[in-house]
Parts: sequence; structure tokens; C-alpha cells
Amino acid sequence: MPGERDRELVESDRPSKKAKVSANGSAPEDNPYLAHMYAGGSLPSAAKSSRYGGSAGQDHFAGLTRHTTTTEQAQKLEDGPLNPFTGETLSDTYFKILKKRRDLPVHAQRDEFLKLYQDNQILVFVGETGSGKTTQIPQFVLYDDLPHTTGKKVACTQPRRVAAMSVAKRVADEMDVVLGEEVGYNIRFENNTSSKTILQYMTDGMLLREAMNDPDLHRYSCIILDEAHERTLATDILMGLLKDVAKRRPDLKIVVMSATLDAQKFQRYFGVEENKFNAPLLAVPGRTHPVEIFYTPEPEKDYVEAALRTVLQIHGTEPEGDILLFLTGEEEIEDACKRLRLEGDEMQREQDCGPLKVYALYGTLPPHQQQKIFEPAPPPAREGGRPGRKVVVSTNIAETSLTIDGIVYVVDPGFSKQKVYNPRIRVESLLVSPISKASAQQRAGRAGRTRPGKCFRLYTEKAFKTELIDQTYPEILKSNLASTVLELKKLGIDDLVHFDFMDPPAPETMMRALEELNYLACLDDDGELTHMGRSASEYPLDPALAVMLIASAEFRCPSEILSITALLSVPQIFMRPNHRRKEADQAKQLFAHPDGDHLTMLNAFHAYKGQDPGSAQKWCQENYLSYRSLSSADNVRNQLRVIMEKQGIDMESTSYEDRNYYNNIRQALCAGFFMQVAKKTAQGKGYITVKDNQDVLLHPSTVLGQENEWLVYNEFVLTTKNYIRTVTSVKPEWLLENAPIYYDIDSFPKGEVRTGLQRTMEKLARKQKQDRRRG
DNA sequence: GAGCACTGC
Repeated sequence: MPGERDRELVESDRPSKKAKVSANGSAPEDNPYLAHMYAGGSLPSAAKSSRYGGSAGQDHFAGLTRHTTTTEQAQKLEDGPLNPFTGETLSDTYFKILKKRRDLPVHAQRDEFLKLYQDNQILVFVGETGSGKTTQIPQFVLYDDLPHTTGKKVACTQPRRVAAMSVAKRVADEMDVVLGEEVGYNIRFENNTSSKTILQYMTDGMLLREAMNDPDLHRYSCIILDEAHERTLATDILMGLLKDVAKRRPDLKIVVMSATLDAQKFQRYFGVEENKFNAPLLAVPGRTHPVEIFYTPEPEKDYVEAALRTVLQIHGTEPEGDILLFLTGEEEIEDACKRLRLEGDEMQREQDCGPLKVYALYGTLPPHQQQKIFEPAPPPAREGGRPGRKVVVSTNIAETSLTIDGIVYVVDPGFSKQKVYNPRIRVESLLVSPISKASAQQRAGRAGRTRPGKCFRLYTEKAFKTELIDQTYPEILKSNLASTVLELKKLGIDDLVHFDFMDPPAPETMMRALEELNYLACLDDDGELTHMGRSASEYPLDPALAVMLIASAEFRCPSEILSITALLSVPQIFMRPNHRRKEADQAKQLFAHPDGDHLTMLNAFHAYKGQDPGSAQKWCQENYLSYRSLSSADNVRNQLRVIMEKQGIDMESTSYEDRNYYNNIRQALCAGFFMQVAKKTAQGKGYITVKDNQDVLLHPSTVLGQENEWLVYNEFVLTTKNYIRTVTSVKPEWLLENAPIYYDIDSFPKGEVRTGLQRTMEKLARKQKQDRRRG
């Protein structure tokens, strides 16, 4: 009975203390990540014959003892003529690359690195950009760790997929092996590794997922956390976890790599525990060109105006070289580009300046347009004229994710959009805020990649020194932690309050997350993981979405909820190009469902799936739908479906002809999103959120009018006004039935919501009475 | 009648 689901899970699924076997809840034999350790006997010996010394079966590492090797020994092996890992003859390209590798700054400190690596379990390594740390350190480790003799691997984590892929490719080339064999990468949707793999680049999130099934990370002999200074949620949790794993697994080595000198913080973090780990720090300089920094003498009141003025001034007076300007968002950037183009043309006409080519760059731009920024600067307009110049106006995507060579001038107004989380109303929003000193440095560095450059900071030197914070707040302090807490529980961390976070989140944020998970029946009243919680943790989703997916079987609509969940996990599928808004809105109306946006998205997805694969892309374009988002939703959907099937969830949906088809879906939405509900206010056009009592408006993108009394919403967006976005109308009975604990009338303050719920309860009671009389 | 900084599973 759907109506009893909540209570049932909370009460009957509380794990008995006896039943709790291991910290992660799964026996190692069932663990998919450890399968290689049990399949057909012991892998290490098998690995030796297949990996060790290649076809000839000769051990090219003979005479070397693990964790006592020297640079000299490693270099001798690297010098060939045979590849010690494959036994093949090394290629000419290999030697060409080897020569360049030996010139990298890290190389000068290989001895020092090896010594510290061998003498310590945990090591912190600081290498600035251009030091070669990401490609070289893992190779230094390989020649000392000799992973092929232990059957274990070396892992190197990256915050971004593209980085994991491209670095793996580079290192495979450097080692003269085929990508996916000895060197591979593992990212969501793509595991390019094999049984031969000894070095694996992967996303930090992927390693965290693995840890949830194998908390001791038995597959690895060494874990390198790269770009730790970026402090992603996954890196932060992995650091806390690895600190613990290190105690349980003395054979595991950990290298934490960071680009900033803030690495002392990492060192302290790994060093405190009874001095068990010394976590020494090794720093290697980078190789970049000097960048001259200029500040404004007075604060600027309008940073966009100041930025445009500065760009044009550079164009008019500075020698050849491209410009990178940092602004905060799409609209601001497009607007700035328009104005720069106009002014640039005018300068060319009136002052005989070189031509100015302006490019916008931000994340939601389609890839082919992002690629355009790599076009070279335009040539002089006429023979002997002044050289042309390229200006890229970008969000902070150009700060870390994308590197543009040839930038000589950086204009930094000192702002970016940053996420802020308000635990009181459980809302994440984006705010234009001053950047950190570290960000400012990173931005300036972008000017010195190919030759000496200049950075114009549109704030005073005093402001830089006294007003900017040192580092941007780590992700963990800016996020809703519901899924993080669920992950930690699954990782076997029982005492979250005392979990050793590098930066502990606010207690209120933790409390909110625990409360949310309790309402979702993922944690019981003692904070223990329930059966539902354990199931939900298997999905790479927000807990509310995971719970909705699991509950969908009860409402006979798993297939539809699967699609909706996937659609909610990808960027917006409805496109709205600036000058074709009207056409786009009309196209969307074709898919509109009277009950709301979730169902509208589902209609569009079904229509997309009905297309011929060969013409789907064209069809999307004609209908103002994002092909990229839809096909990525399809990918996500498949991944989620596999997990559902593995959990034995009944995947049968009611047929489309059934009169309850859409009602079932709307009820299932309530099962996950009962905490994101708004009720229409009495006096007209506004809505009010249930429990938090926030006044909100329907986002103008919705297909719904103002007539619906109760809505579930996917998102609360705080911009000029408070909006709820992606909404579907529901019946209040469904809320009371599906989440009786959350909708306990007595917990509501007196007001419209309470009165509305009260009326619904009375209605339900009357109906029950009638039914009884009739029955 | 309005946006969507950026990542990741």
C-alpha cells in the first residue's frame, strides 16, 4: 500500500544491531569492485605471468626491490631499449617525448620525491602549473611501486572528466603503451581500462563511488589525489576517508597534489593524528612566464564599464597579443561582446587600429561555439596595417577548465557567480561575489602561458590585500549535504559529527541533511541507514530523486519516472535562443501537458525517442530541443535502469491508455518531492512553500497557469524574485498519504497551508466513512 | 515574463 510506505520503512527497516555485518553493509565476495580478487583464484600470480615483462616473460625489473628503487635505476629502464612494462621495443616518438619529460621542473626533484615517497605513507606535493606533476608523478610512482608485482593499481584522481581522459592519453603516449591497456581512465559512462591496467586516471567522484562498495580501496596500492586545492566535494570526502583507510591499510600509499602553497593546510591535516603520519611536503616550481600586475588607484563603481574601457585601451595602446576578460554570466558576457564589437569597429575606422575579434565563452555554449575561441587572432585589415587582436570574454570556465594559449593580457574585475547555500530554507542560489586571492592569481596566470604578460585588476591593491579571502570556500561549505551524508553513511561512517573533515560544514547544514534523509526514510530516527537508504545510495542522484525512483514501482510507472529523473539530471532540454524566443515557446507548447512541466518534459522525451536516430538531431533543432541534453538524459536513464533492475525493482508500467497513467506519475513525484511543495495563496497570484513559508512565484518558463492549488517543484531559484521552476500540480491527499510523517498537521504553523491540509484530511475522513457505510 | 558560475556520480 503506497499510503503506508513511509511509516513501514521507518519502522520495519531499522537495521537490527545483530544484522549489521560490515561497515559498508556488503560482503566482499559480493562486491563488484573486488570481483577480480576472487575470480578464478588469486590474481596476483596470474597477473605476474600476463603483465610481467611482456611476451618474452623476462622480468625487466629484475634486481629492483619495491619501495627502495632509485632515480638512476628508473632512468636506466626508461632509457630502453625495451619497454619494461610491455617488453616491446620503444618507439622513436617515445624517446622524443622522454627528452622533453626530462626537462620538466619535477624531474629535477625525482630523487627527493622518491625518498619521501618511500619513507612515508602520506605525502603532500605542491607543483605549480607547468611543473609536470600530473603526468610525471604517477610515472615516478609506477617505477617504484611496481604495481604489476602486486596485482594492485595506481590511481590518480582528477576533478573533471576531460582532464582524466586527456591526461591518460598523454601518459599512455609517454609510456609508449596503448590507451586502455597499461594506462587507462575510468569516468562515468566510460571505463577505458583493462586487466592490464597499472595506472588509472579517474574522476574523484568515480573513486568515491568505488569506495562505497570497497571502503578499503583494495584495488589500489597508491592513490594520488590531484588538484586537491580545488576542494571538490568528492576530493574533500576522499581525503577524510583516506586518512582512515591509511590506518587500516599500512601498505597503501597516498600522494596529495595541490597547485597552491595552501598545501601546508593539507600537510597539517594529514599530519596531526598522534604524529603517525608526518605527511612531508615537497614543492616544485612551475614553468610559466612572468605576469606584471596592475591595480586601479581607486575602486571602480561599475566593473563592466571599467572592464570594457580597459579592454579597448589595451587594444588601442598595447603591442600585439590576445586579451582575456573575466565576467560573471551569459547575459553580461553577450552584452559586453556586443558593445566591444561595436567599439572595436569604430576604433578600426577612426584610429586605424587593427581588427578586433570578440568571442563569448561560457559553459552552456554549445561545444562547436566554444571551440571558436581557439581561432587565431585576425590578420591586419590591410597590408602593413596594425595586427588584429582576439578578445575572449569568459566566465570562470577559463580559470581552470579551459586553457587558451596565446593570451597575453588578462582583465580581471574581481567578481564571479558563486553558489551559496541557505540551510534554513534549504536553497542553493548563485550570487555575484568577489573572488578569492587564489582565484585572482589563477586568472593572472592565464596571461603568462606563452610569453610574459600583463594582468589588469580592476580593484585597488589594498582591496586585494585586505578584502579578498585567501581561498574560495570549499564546495562542502556551500552545498546541501543530503547526498553527501547518505554517501558517508553508506561508507560506514556512523559518527558524522566527528568525521574528520578538512573544513567541517556548518552544524545546521548537517542537521538539515539528516532531517531530510529521515523524512525520506533513508535514515531511521536513530540516524541509522535504512533499507531504503542503502538502496537510494546506489544511485548517482540526489536522495529525493533516488527515493522517487525506488517508489515508482508502487505507482506502476517506473519507466516514466526513470525518464523524468534522467531529464532532471541533465541541463535544460528546452532551448530558447535569444532572437527566436517566440518560436521556441511555440515549439514547447506542442509538448505541453496541462498538469505541469515534468509531464511536458516527459512528452518531449517520448517524442525524441520516437525519432529515427539518423534524423533526431535535425528534429531537435526544428523543435528547439537540446539534442545534447536529450541524448545525455538517455545515457543517464540507461545507467539508472541497470541499477533498478539489479535491485529487483518491478519495471512494469501501466499502459498509456490507462486512465490513471498520468495520475500515477504525479503521485510518484510526490513520493520524492513532498518536501518541495507550494500552495496557492488566497489573495491571488502568488504561492507559498509548505513548511518554510516562503513567498514564491511560478517561473515564467512554466506551462502551468495560476489555477492550480498544490504544486511540487524541482527547484527554488533566487534571482530578482523568488521563483519555483519545473512544477507539476498534485492533489493534497497524495501528500498526506505518501508522507504522513512530514505532513503531520500539528507540526504546521497556523496559516493557509495548515487550513488547506486540515480540509483535505476532513475530506478524506468523510470519504472513508462513506466507503465504510457502503461496504 | 525570465535566465544558466563550474564540476561530478
